[in-house]
Amino acid sequence: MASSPAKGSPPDKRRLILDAAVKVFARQGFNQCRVADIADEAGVAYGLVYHYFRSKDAVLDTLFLERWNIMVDVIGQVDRQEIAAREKLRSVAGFIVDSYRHDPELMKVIIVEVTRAANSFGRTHLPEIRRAYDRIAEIVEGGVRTGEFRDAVAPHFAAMAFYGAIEQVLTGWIFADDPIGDEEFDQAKDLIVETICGGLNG
Amino acid sequence: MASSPAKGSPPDKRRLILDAAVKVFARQGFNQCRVADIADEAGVAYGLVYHYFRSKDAVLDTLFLERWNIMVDVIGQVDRQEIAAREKLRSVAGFIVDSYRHDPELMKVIIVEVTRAANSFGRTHLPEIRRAYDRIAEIVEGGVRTGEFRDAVAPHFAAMAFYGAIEQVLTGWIFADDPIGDEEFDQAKDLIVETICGGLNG
Amino acid sequence: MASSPAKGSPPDKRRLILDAAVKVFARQGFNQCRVADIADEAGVAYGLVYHYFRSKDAVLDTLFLERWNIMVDVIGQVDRQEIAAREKLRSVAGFIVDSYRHDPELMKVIIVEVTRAANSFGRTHLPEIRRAYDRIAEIVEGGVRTGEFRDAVAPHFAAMAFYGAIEQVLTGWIFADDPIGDEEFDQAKDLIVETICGGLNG
Amino acid sequence: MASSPAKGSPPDKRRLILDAAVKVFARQGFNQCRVADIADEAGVAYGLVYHYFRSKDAVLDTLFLERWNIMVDVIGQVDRQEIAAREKLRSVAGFIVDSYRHDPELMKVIIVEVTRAANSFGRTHLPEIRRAYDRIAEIVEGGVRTGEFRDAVAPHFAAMAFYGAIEQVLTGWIFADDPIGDEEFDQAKDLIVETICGGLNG
DNA sequence: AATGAATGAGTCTTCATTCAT
DNA sequence: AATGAATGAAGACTCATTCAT
Repeated sequence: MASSPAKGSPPDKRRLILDAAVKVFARQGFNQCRVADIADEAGVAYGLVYHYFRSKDAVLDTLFLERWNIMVDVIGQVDRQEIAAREKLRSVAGFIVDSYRHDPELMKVIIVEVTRAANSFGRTHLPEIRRAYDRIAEIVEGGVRTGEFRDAVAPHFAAMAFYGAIEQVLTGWIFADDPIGDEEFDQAKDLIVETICGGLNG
Repeated sequence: MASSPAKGSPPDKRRLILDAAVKVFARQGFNQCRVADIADEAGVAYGLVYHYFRSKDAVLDTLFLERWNIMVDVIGQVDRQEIAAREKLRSVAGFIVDSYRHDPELMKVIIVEVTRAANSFGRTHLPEIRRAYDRIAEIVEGGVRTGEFRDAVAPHFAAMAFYGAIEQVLTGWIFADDPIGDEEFDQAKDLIVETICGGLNG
Repeated sequence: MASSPAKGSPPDKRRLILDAAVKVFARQGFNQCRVADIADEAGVAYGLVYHYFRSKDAVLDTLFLERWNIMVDVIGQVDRQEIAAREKLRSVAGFIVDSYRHDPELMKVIIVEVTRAANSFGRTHLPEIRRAYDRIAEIVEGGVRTGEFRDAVAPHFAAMAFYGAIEQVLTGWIFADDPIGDEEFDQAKDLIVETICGGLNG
Repeated sequence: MASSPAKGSPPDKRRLILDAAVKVFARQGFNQCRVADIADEAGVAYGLVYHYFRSKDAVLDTLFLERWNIMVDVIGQVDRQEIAAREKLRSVAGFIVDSYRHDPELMKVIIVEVTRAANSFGRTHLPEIRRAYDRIAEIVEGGVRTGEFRDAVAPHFAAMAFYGAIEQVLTGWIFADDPIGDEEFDQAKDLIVETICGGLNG
C-alpha cells in the first residue's frame, strides 16, 4: 500500500520508487526482480532509482528500516503503558497483524527478504532485528516480575515463541492464494495471544 | 554433516556434491553461491554437478526433499504412537531440534532458502511444506478429541504457533555467532513444548 | 594553478569551472572523473558546466587550446629573436619547463590526456600539436642554415628528439611522488639543451 | 601482429584473445573499446575473455608485461655485451624500433595506454617502467665510466632524453596516416643515436 | 563417469547529457 | 545565469548451462 502525498502536492519520486519497489519485491522477490522493474512500476526513468538510492540493496534497506524502526518504537511504547503484560502482547500482536493488513506487500518483503535472510539482509540488519526481540522479551520479563507470568519459561525464549508464532501466521498468509478476510486478521490476534499465554493445556 | 558411505566403498560423487552443496548454500546462501563453489567444495569437476543434477535448483530441491520427507514421515509415526498429545509434540520438537543439532547447515538451508522463500523454493515446495503443518495439526486435533487440549485454539492455528516457535528458535541459532551447546538444545525442546502447551500464564 | 580575476571583480564561473577541471582531470584522469566532480570542485551547480561548455570533451579542448596556442605563439616569437639557435631552444625548453612549474596540473593534463592520446584528443588536436613540432623544426632549420648546427640530423627529426626529451622529463615529474624543487627545474632546462645540442660524446 | 601457434596445433584461445585485444586497443583505444569488441575480433564468445582474464584491465596488463619484460631483459643483455656504450644505445634503439616495426599495434597500445597513462596503467606499472629507464641509465653510466661519454649530463637524465626521443619518434609514427617504410625505420635508429650521442652542435 | 573449456543472456551500475524551473 | 532532478544508453562483469573430449 503506497504512502500518499498530501493532496495537490507534487509527486515525490523517491516515495514513488520505494512504493514501487515494495510491489515488485513482493511480487517477484528481491533477487528475481530487476532494477528496471522497479523503475517501470514507478513510472520513472531507470537512472532515477540511482539518483535516490546508492544501490538496489539500499532500496530494500530503506524499506525495511522505515517500517522496522516504527515497530520497535511501538513495542517500546506499548511496554510503557500501564496495562497487563498479556494486554501488551495483545497490542504488539495486533500492531504486527495490522501492519500486514495495512501493507501486506511490505510485510512480505520484510519477512521473506530480511528477517530470515541469514546470508544477506538478515545478517546486515541483525542488530535492528534483535532489538525488536529484546523489547518483546522485556514485556515478558515485566509480566514475570509482576507475577502475571510464571517463570517456567525464560523471557527471551518466550519472546521468540511469541514472535515466531506471529511470523508463522503471517507466512501462512503470504503463501496463501486467497485474500485474507478481516475476521481472520482479528481472530489471529486473539489466537496468537491465547496460544502463547493460555497454552494448549489451558 | 555429510552422510558417509560404507567403509571401503567407492566415494559416491553424487553424495559428495550434495554434502558440499549444503556447506556452500549454508555459508553463502543459494543465490550468493556459484555452481563452481559447490564443485570446488566437493573436490569434483565443474561439469560433474550437471552430470548428476539437471540444474542448480535441482540440487537444492533434492537436499530439501530428502530431509523434509523424513520429517513428515517421523511426524506421522509419532502421531501413531499411543502417547499423550503433549508427548507427541515433545517428540516432534525433539526430532526437529536434533535434526538441527545433527546437521545445522542443512537445516539452515531448508529454513532460509525454502520454508520462507515465498517467491522461489517455498512456492515450489508448498505442498510438502503444508503436509508437515497438517500432520502437526492432526496431533493437536487428536489432543483436543481426547480432551487433553482445550478447543480454544484451532488445531491448524496451534500447529502454526508450534512450528513457528520452533523455527524461530532455530533461526536464532542460525544467526548466532557462537556454537550452541547440548544443554541448550535439550532445554529448547522442553521450553518449546512448555510454552505452547503450558502457556505463559501457567 | 587557477587564474585569478581582477580584485573585486565578480567570480567568473566559467573560469572557476576550467580551473576546477584542471585539478580534477589531473587528479583522476579525464576518463576516470565525472562531470559532477568538476562541478563539486568548482563549487557550482552540476548544470552550470553545461551552460558554459557543450560537453565534457569541450572542457578539455578549451583547456588544451588555451595553453597550447600560447606555447605555439611563444615558439614563433622566440624564433624571430636575433639569437643563436641553441639559445632559442634554451628559451623554448625554459618556457615549457616554466609552464610545468607554474601549473603542473594543466601540463599533466595536456601531456597525459592530449599529446599522447592517439585515439581521442591527440587525434582531434593533431594539427595544433604538429604546428608546435614544426615551429621547433624551423628553429633547428635556422641553426643548420647558419651553420650553427650540423646537417647530420634532419630538422624535423631533431625537433622530435628535443620535444620528446622535454616531455619525457615532464612525464618523470608527473609520475614523481615528491614535489620538484626549483633547482631541478632550472637544471632540467640546461640539461635538455646540453644533451640535445652537445650530445653525450661531447 | 599475432603470435602463431605451431602448425597443426589447436588454436590457443587465450592467445587469440590477447592478439585480438592488441588490434582493438590499438584501433579504438582501451577506453573506447568494449570487451565485446575483443571477443568479436577474436571470434570467441564474450564470456571466454573472462574465463582467461579477471578483467578488461588484466588483458592490457598481460599484454604490457609480456612485451615490456622482454624489453627490459634485452636492455640488460645489451649492457652485458663488450661493445661501446654508443653501440649499446644503438642496439636498444634498434630493438625498440624493431619492436614497433614487428608489431606496431602492440607498441602503440603500450605507449598510448600505459607508459604515459599517469592515472591508470602507467601508475600501476610504474616499477616496471622505471626498471627500463634505470637499465638505460646504467648503459650511460658505463659509458661515462669508460670515458666514452662526458659527464656533463647525468646518466639518469640522459636515459630520459634517449628514451623520450625514441618514444616521440614512435608517437609520430603512431599518429601518422601513412605506413612507415623500412628505410625510415632504419634511418630512425641511426638518427636517434646520432642526435643523442653526437648532438646537434657536432 | 568425469573434465573444464566455451557460451551468451542477464543485470547492476555509471554517467554524460537534457530539461524544467 | 543558475540549479539539480530526470533521462536512458552503454558496458563491465557474472554465472548457469552446454558441450566436446
